Amino acid sequence: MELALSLGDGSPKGFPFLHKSEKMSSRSKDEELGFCMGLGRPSEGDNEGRKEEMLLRNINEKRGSLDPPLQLDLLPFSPVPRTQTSNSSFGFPWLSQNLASVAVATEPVSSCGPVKVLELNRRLSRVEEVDEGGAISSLSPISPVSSFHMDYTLNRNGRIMGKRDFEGAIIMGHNNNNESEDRGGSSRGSDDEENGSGNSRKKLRLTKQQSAFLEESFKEHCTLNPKQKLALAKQLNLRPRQVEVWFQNRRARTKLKQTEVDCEYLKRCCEALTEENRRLQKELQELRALKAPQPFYMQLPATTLTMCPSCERVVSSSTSASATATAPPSTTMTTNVAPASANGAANTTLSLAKSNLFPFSPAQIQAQKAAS
DNA sequence: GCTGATATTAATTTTACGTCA
DNA sequence: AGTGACGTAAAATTAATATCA
Repeated sequence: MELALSLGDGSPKGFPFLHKSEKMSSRSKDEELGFCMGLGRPSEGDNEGRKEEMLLRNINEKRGSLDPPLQLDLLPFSPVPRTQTSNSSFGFPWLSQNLASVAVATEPVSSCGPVKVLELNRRLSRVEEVDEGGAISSLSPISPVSSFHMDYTLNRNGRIMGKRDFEGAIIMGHNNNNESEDRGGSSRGSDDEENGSGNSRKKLRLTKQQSAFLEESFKEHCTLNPKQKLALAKQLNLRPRQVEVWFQNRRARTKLKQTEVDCEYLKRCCEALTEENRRLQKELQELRALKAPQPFYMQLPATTLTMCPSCERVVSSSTSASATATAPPSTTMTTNVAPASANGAANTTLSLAKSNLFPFSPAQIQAQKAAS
């Protein structure tokens, strides 16, 4: 899937979040993945993952035990309605503005909160350059570059960061400045670390805005081509490598969640089958109990019971019954009522698609016995 | 306010695979 | 057809950070 990158020339937009219909036909790879996760963006808080999980579990619990496996709806092709309210709560630009204009780094974006923050951060860095990977980096030694300044301004909880946070942000920003370039697009190695100070890696915490933006992008496409990666990195003031890593981790989380859902489903299947097995065993015991003291059945030939799938009526006939010759496909149950023996269970062959529809209740058997 | 346990997640490493010259 | 370089995804892991009791 190739997406054109718009740099303000009016060409197709790099991240057409709102142009889903055009892309639906070209998402064969994503569709083959076959899982989607319903990720409604929470309007507040930062426990998105936990909320997602709880929501999924609640949904699972409400579902029937043998429903098809729940699919996590995470991917762009899923018809997840995006309410205007939730989007507006973050004030994301991609729903109300031409995203291409956001992608143009030099164009100030006037509008709601997060965009202002992004723009402010950009202006705070004294010197900017676009590195090989297209990411904007600052040459200012201690400038609160890019996302780090946003970390300093507003942490994940939305509170103002304290001294410790601020210092951390400065340190991270500093290190980030030193590791000036993405590794030429390669995902191997750790050249960044070599350029940084010391051998301890500093960990960036993405802001809510950045995370939400990446989430939104992930809904559109769970993998990125280089152009998309560069565009995203540019928009978020991150290095392309960081965007790439985020998507890798996001895919891993998605898979993990889907695995959990699948596991839960299989567990329910197992429980249901165990219960069914228990019920059948009990039924079998009841039948044996009825058979044992009554030699009447020993005189009967093997009987073929044909069950009509539509009306679920049972037609009883002898072994060479002709009734089945013209009958439509049906559930056939052959019961060999041979003399009860130690291995009586083996003689009783039940091929029941609907095992709970065993035609004869004990009362019916008693009545038949009395009639004869 | 400090501390330890735990959860989350950014980042790294390794491996494998596909593409291309 | 074989080969090496390159890019990327997946999986496993590490480690920084946040949260909570």
